[in-house]
Amino acid sequence: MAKKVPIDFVDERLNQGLAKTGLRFTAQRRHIYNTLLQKRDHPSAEEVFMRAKAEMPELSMATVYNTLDTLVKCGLIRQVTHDRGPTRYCSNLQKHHHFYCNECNGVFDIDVDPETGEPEFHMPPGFTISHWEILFRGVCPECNAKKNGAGSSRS
Amino acid sequence: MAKKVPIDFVDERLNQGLAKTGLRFTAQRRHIYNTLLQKRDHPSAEEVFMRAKAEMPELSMATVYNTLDTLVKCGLIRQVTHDRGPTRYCSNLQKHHHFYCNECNGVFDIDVDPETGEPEFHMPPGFTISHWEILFRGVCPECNAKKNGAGSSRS
DNA sequence: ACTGGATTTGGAATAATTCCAAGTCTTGAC
DNA sequence: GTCAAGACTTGGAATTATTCCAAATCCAGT
Ligand SMILES: [Mn+2]
Ligand SMILES: [Mn+2]
Ligand SMILES: [Zn+2]
Ligand SMILES: [Zn+2]
Repeated sequence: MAKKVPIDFVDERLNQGLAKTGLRFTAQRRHIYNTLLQKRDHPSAEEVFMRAKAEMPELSMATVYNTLDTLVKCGLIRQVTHDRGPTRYCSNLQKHHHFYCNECNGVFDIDVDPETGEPEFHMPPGFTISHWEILFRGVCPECNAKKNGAGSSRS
Repeated sequence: MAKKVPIDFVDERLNQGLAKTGLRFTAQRRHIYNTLLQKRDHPSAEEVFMRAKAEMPELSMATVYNTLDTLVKCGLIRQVTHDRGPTRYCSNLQKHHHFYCNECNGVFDIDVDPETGEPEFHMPPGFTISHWEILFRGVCPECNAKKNGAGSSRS
C-alpha cells in the first residue's frame, strides 16, 4: 500500500498548474492535491478533508474548499456534480466519462476507447445503463454576444 | 402570451404518470406540473415555488419539493444538476442533451438531430463549447451483483 | 357521515457551502 | 537581513438548499 503516485510527480504537476495562474505553491495545496492523487475515487470535500486532515491535523475545511476550487481553476482536477448532494472531485485527467450508480451513489470512470479515441468507449462489464446524456459546457450565444460586444481584452 | 400547453393535455399526462405509481391527482400537483410546462426553461425549486405561488398563494415550499420529487419519479420531468447550486428541473421530455453556460449559469436544451436520431445533434449557432462529457446513469456491477444474489422480488 | 391513509403545510433541523475578519506566511524591495 | 504588501490559512458565523416532522386537511371507499 505504498504511495502509488510519487511525490515528485505531484509537485511538478502542481507547480505547473499553479504557475499558469500565478498562485503560490503551499504545503496545504500540495498535501490536498497529493491526497486526491493517491486514491482516485470521487471524494466529496468532506471526504478529502478527513483524509487530508489525518496527516495534517491543523488543516481547515475552509482551506479544503479553497484549494479544491483552486485546483479546478488550474485544471488539475475536475468537479463532478451529477446529483443532489455534495460535489465530488475527480483527479483522473485522462479523457473519460462518468457513470453514476443509482443504488449506491457511486461515481465510476468510463474510459474512452483508446483505438477510436473519441465517443467510442468500453462499458466495463456489469454496468446496467438506464439513462445517458451528453453534457456540454461553455458559453451561450447571449453571453458570447455580450463578451464580443463589450470588446473587453480579457480571456 | 396565452397558455402554450392546453390544460387538458397537462391533466392527461399527469394522470397517466400518477396512475402508474398509484398516486393521487391533486390540485397542487396539477398546478405545479402545469407551471413547469408553461415555461420550459430550467427553473430551480425556488423559482418553481415563486411562479406557482403567484396563482396559488397557499402553496408551500415543502409541497413544491415533494411534488418535484414525485414528478421525477413518475418520469414526467427530469432533474438537472450539473453544477454546484440548486437543482434545476426540466419538463422537456423529448430526447435531448444539456448545455451549461459558465458565464450566466443558464441551462439550454440541445436537441438531437431528428435525421440521424442518436448521438448526432445540432449545436445551435452562437454556443462555444469548452468541454463535454457523457453522463451515464444506472446500476454498477457491485450493486447489480447484490440485487441478483439477494434475489429479492422487488423492482 | 365515517375512517384510514395520502397529502399538504409551516416551521424546525440538517447538510453543504460560502463568507469574513484576524492571524500567518512568503516574496520582493531595499 | 529587515520590512511591507499581498497571498494564504483558519475558525467560526452566516447563508443556501434541502430534508424532516408533526399537526391539520383532504379524499376515496364504505
Ligand atoms: Mn472521474
Ligand atoms: Mn432540458
Ligand atoms: Zn452501485
Ligand atoms: Zn450564458
